[in-house]
Amino acid sequence: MLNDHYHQIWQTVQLIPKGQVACYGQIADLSGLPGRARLVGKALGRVPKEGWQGQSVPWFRVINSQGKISFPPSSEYFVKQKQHLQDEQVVVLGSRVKLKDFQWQPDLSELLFSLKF
DNA sequence: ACCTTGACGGTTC
DNA sequence: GGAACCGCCAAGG
Repeated sequence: MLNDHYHQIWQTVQLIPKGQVACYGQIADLSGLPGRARLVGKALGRVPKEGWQGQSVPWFRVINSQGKISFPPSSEYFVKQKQHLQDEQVVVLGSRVKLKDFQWQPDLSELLFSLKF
């Protein structure tokens, strides 16, 4: 199908726990698409607003490898993303989140659970 | 088939 | 930190 990659990406994003964040490249890697961070950005831009497979896709938990929100600070989406993160106790200073404190570190059982060969 | 566009990333200065 | 540069590659025109 056309959107295999998007589906895989959305699914991985749904695994990010509340109160934590992941970066685009990290999601790409976990989705079996190493080196394709930009594709993750595209996929997130096409997330169905109503959710996917019965669940919402927490697009706002994905930020860039610099630990920053990737929207222009004045944009509508920037404000939305920051608000969502703060609502779940993630500290956002300006556009920055301390990855050291909030980056998702998936454990082995989570990874195994998500694999479907 | 060619060109441009991304919610990017690593390297380097 | 931050900016410039280059690599990446699916989608859409």
